[in-house]
Amino acid sequence: MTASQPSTTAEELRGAGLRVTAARVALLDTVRDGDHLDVESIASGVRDRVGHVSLQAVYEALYALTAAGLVRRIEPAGSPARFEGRVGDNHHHVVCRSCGAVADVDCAVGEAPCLDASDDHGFSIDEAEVIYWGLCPGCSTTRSS
Amino acid sequence: MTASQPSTTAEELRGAGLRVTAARVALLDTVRDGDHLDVESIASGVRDRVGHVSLQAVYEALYALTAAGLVRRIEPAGSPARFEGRVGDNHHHVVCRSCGAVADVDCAVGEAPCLDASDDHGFSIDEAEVIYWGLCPGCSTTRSS
DNA sequence: TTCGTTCTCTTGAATGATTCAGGTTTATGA
DNA sequence: TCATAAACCTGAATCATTCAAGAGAACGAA
Repeated sequence: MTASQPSTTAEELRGAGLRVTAARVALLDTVRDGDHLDVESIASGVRDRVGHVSLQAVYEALYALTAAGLVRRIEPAGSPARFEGRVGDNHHHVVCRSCGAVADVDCAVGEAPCLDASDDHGFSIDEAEVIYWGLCPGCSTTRSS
Repeated sequence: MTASQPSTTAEELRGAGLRVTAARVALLDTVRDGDHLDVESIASGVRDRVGHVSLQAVYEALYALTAAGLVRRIEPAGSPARFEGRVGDNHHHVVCRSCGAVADVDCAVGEAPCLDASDDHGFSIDEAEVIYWGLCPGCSTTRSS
């Protein structure tokens, strides 16, 4: 085979200074295949792929991958943390007030911080996080019927 | 005394359909005097004014006052809930990544939802919550020195 | 003024997500 | 092949928040 593959999941981990373990490869794949999964769902996705993994290992791996910029953590008010594989494009989220469903929303402005604060109070701002709150299609029909 | 005062804290509570108790008057005053206080700080502020109040009473009162629109709850990722008395103007917040300090930022756009999602995925959106993340003046000098 | 209803407050316990502790295994570079 | 630090394990602790159920108090009606 060729000596250097373009960029497998394993190589991305190594490139980020992390060791390549079956669990972490499976975790990164799980997060990328999933849709804003919470920690429990990620753990069960990893277990489907590689067998037993402790919940703590999942927490530690998510911490490491988040720090490395390979996954992104979002935490809407009232929800446990969720993770997504889409990183680096500064997109935003819509969250359903009723069922907690999350969907991606492209940032219309561009790179972070995509908005300027009218008065930054001396803070050095690096990101503007936008969460659109509302009702998802399912919950809004349930509610009005 | 005059039979009708303009709008005391007590009357605001009554007007919102809530009973007027010393604890709730003190709580609303505490939140308004304070600056994005957490529940513990609110409880201790209330106790300074009226003596003993249980933490659960504070939680219940905050829930009721939030539902009535007299206070607003904010919950930046990684922080316990905080409450503020400034309501109805759809302003936003800057949060320090290092120490968690919160400051208000006026909304440059206007009423909620102040932003339109580029693709709302069928959600009916009523609010765009913006959190500017960065470092407060104190933390950014500490970090660079 | 008294009374009853319902809201508010109480103490005490439970929950759930996350983190800490300490020791063992394993990936990786020398 | 080995050493080392990263990754992983089990088990316990922490923190904010919520649940439960009974006691007390506000307030409108009689």
